[in-house]
Amino acid sequence: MQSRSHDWIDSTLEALRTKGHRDGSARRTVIELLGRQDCCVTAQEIFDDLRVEGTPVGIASIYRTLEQLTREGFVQRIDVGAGISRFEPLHADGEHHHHLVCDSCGKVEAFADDQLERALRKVEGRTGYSVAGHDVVLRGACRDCVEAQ
Amino acid sequence: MQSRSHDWIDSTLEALRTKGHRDGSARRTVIELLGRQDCCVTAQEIFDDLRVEGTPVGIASIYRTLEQLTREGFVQRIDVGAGISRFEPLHADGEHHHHLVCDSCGKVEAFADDQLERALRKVEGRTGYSVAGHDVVLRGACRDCVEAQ
DNA sequence: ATACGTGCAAAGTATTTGCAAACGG
DNA sequence: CCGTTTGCAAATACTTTGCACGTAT
Repeated sequence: MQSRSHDWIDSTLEALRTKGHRDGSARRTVIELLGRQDCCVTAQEIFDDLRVEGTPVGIASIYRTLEQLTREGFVQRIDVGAGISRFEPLHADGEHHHHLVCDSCGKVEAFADDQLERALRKVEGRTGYSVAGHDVVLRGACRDCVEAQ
Repeated sequence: MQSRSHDWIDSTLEALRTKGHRDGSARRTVIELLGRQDCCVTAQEIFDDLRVEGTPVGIASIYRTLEQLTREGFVQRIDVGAGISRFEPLHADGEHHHHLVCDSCGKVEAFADDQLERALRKVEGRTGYSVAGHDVVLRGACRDCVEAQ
């Protein structure tokens, strides 16, 4: 979805400007790369990809940008294990997905399910917490790894 | 549940013996502490608790035990963010819970919901993965932190 | 001009690993 | 005994921070 990516990139850049943040090249480059992702990425993947694209950004700026975007609600941090954080854009329309992780090859894929979302919303109302978000991770063996055995 | 804890401790020790592992004091001490937990704990918490109880175990042995128990299916690793892994016993009866995390004070609590489990099982069948397990984390502000604002 | 953003390198955490000594069977 | 388990310390992996310099406004 080309336009959806652009929406997120533009509205994020716009919102930061409105909040009084200056427009530096490192953060803009990271935001533009994030907007093009289909699923979650790690700080290191962002670092490597930008280097390959010829627009390298310091790893510290990547972490700082990710921390800021997460804190201000533009990005979601996702932990699928192994002490590595992953990040993905949080779309304003509330549409989101969850993750399937292959324990064998480490692959991470997205899935979405309305019934699951409904069940989650129902539980959230009964917790006593003011729930801001949720993560679901399904772990197992992907098709390729099952066949390879 | 006293007996449920004992069941897990005994069956885990027994299973390791059967698999030909020797019975060292560090691993046994960690397993006995894990069996007494109501919810997930970190490696550091185990280290500190055992030290207080007067049965200290080296941090390396704690990590090695947790890695082994996770790999062999006796323990589940849980990531609620912040780059710290948490661990809890995996009971044979399949009964399990999920986690509520307070973004403000860091507290972690457990919750369980049958409808959510059913929705998860349904999704799991449609993924193409051979799903071995799942984690659900709800993030937000706990009652205390909401009131404190 | 002035403060915010950036990059480098150093520091800080959490976790893993190498190795010699202790220990179980 | 012999090989596993353990504890310490060193190494590693990821992330954060201090600081000097660049840059947007």
